[in-house]
Amino acid sequence: MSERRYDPKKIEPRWQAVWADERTWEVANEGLGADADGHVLRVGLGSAEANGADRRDDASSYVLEMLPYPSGEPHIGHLKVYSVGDAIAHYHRRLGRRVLHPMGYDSFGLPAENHAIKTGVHPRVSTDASIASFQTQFRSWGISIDWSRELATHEPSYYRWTQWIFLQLLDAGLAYRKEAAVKWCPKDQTVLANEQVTAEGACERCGATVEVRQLEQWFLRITDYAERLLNDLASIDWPEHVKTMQRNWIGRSEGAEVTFRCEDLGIDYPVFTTRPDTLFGATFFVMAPEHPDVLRIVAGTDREQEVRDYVSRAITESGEERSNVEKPKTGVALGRTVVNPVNGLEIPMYVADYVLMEYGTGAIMAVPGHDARDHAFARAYGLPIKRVIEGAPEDGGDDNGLPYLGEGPLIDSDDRFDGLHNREALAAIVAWLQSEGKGHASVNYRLRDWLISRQRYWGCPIPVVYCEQCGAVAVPERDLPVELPDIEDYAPQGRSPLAAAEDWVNTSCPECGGPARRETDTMDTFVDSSWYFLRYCDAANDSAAWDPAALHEWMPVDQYIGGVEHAILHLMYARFLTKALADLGQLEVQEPFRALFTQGMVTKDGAKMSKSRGNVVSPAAIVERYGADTARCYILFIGPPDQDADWSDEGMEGVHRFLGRLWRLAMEVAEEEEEGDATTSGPESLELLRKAHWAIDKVSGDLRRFAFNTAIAAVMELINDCSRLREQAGPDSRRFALTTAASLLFPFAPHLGAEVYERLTGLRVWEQPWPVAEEEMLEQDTYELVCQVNGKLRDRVPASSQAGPDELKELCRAAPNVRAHVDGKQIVKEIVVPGKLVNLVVR
RNA sequence: GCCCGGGUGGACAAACUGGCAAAGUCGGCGGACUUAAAAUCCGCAGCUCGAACGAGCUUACGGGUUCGACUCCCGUCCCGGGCACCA
Repeated sequence: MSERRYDPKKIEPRWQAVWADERTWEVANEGLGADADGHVLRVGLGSAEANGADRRDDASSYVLEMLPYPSGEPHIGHLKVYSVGDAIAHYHRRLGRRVLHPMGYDSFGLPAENHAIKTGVHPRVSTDASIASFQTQFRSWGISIDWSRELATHEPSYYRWTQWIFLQLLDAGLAYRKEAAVKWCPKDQTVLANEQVTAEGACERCGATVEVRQLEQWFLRITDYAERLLNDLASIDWPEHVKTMQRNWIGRSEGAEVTFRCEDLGIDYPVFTTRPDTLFGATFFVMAPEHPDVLRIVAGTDREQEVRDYVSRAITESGEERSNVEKPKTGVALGRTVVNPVNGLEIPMYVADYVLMEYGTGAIMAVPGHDARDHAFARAYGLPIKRVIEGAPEDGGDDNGLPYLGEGPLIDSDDRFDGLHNREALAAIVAWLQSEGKGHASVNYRLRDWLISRQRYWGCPIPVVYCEQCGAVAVPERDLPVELPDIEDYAPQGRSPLAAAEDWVNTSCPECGGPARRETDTMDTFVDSSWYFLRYCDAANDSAAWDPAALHEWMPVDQYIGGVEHAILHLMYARFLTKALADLGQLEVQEPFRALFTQGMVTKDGAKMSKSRGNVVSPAAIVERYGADTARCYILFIGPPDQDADWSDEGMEGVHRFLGRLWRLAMEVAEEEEEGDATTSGPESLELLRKAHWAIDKVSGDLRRFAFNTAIAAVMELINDCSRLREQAGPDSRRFALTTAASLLFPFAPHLGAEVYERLTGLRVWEQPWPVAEEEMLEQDTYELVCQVNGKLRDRVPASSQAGPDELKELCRAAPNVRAHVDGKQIVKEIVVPGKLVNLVVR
């Protein structure tokens, strides 16, 4: 009788032990099409097409959730992403595919280091402890992971190959060093990527106001790939809004590069403009405060002090102030001029903080007649404003209706171009510039190169040494990994913590053998996580990052799943690295993730869960109390998984009750003697069988579109019918219905699904093919015909599925409540939707 | 300001392709079982009027297209996320 009670504590460990002992979810590489020597496969540089020509058919599938950052214990967001991914993995397996579903940890990073600074505990110790907790919980959730491929990015066996990849990029000219104005967090004493600075100019992590510093840094040339990163979005099955975000981030704009010459200094200054058609309206020239030439231009002149003051003020100004559009335009004249190449006019040079060093060339031609910012600046400094395109005055413009941002014919420009529509003039002017050698058509991107240097301890060491004789020298491959040394003090005191490890830093030059010092910066952890999906394919390989045959077998990832917060950075970096490695002949695909699903956040009481709010729901506590199947089903049932969802304890209890109902009904059937089909032919038996087939059809469709919430609801309906028809339906039909329910629920509640399925059939559900609904069981002989008059529902009558349009019209006209609304009126139109409704239009 | 989402009963939601608005779940109410409670099972339920048959209203708001709109188009408001002087 105790069997009648649903007890996840008994069921779940049993199956977890089976899956662990039998290594159920491990898949071996088959080494299809392996290049026997393990040599690199050369592939062309083709872009979008290349992905179509990749491996295999539907025989295998690579299902991957974004790897977790191991900090403390897993949270509800982890429960959600792995519940989604596991459901997909199980579904693919039961469609007959070999599924790769691995797990790893993005284990380098700031929180562990900050923890170390505070407590002195080595980051490795706290990270390993956290990983152990993730492992335990993932097993207790019953996630179907191939543990043989487990990896952690902080292990030398992994980061050795991160370093190897860096060397490949360095060799190919895709990694380079440059001094650049970088964002500096005075509290963390470290450089921040632009993306780590909030809109208010504060450090994303600690909130301190960000400053600017000049440092020599390593960059990766992601901008070389801007065009392909943009174009290849067309070849992947990603949510449209994620693609849009990526497109906007890349920020392609077409225009021209035009050279303005400073005769005094004999220097040419190129500018990028999207509006070469307005060149004749350029009345001044502005440089960004960070522009390296600004101070040179004024050196030794009477402008020098004023410019110096302005530049240092602008550079140290917080991002918040500087990025405020409402702020009045400020700037300082440089006391020199440049020549406008189209009309020979000498126009004054300024420095102003509204011009950005990171975009274009760090200098602009200013056209106050046709650009709002230039207009505001010209008004503030009394500079001439010239109209060169005719058009109606703009709202909010000055007395002359300027700035005018619309289109129209050119005026006051040049005989050759006046009168041309500005779009034609644009092309004509660019062509002329080109022929004169003063400019050319050009494309500019908002995307910037990827700064990967971090003055941090807990990261992957950059495998480079600096030799007095030879300069920066790559560490030879045979000397990898460059292992992270242990140190005493993790706090970055204006230099990398690694600089303190003197024994480690001092080394010899691999080229000349002379004294050399190691690079003490570590890599951005986004580098670690930009290739882990490749490593999974051949995780145990210790003679190479991977065997190309392994990548051939599994890449690209068929379904990638993760939070939308990674829509830009992580996904862009991973795409970039994939393309770069493909160009280097290391892999065959151009895109790492064929399909992407982004899941929404889980909130509690409408707010993001956080310790400070005290609204954190712990997965471990939930699993302990209700079992993993309840937790997993509830997180999927709560709503569409791509949307944010609010956690409710009561809602979860409802799901738990549902699983208990399924359990009890199944145990009842299991205890019955198996009998013949004497009682299965009754109408209720047939009804239940039909419902089961309906559920198969519904759940299958819902799984294909990630609608786990409605899939689970469909199984609930099936169980409700099992319960309702418990007395009337025959044992065979009930057995079929409950077996089906267990089978359909297995991807969401694997333990319960396996247990019930086994008790009812003696078989292992994951070895059974996904059920297929029988067509004839989905078809109904009759249905309720909806009868509308003027689009309003007036009646419902039973109709035969075979009935033709005329018959249906007749049925509708004859329906009692229809007649009440039609009598005395004229039917002007009859709309028939067979299988659904008839609409009579009356007057 | 720009870009991307979203707004449906008391709550979470469903309606996938323009065809019965509200499946399923929570909460609520009523009943069965019980000495009682819990658990479990059965039933009711958008709002208004009505004893009932039914009628009217209802998917943020205002228009439009259509025989028919939660769904498509135009405009407005509100909420969430991202970006922000990008030349």
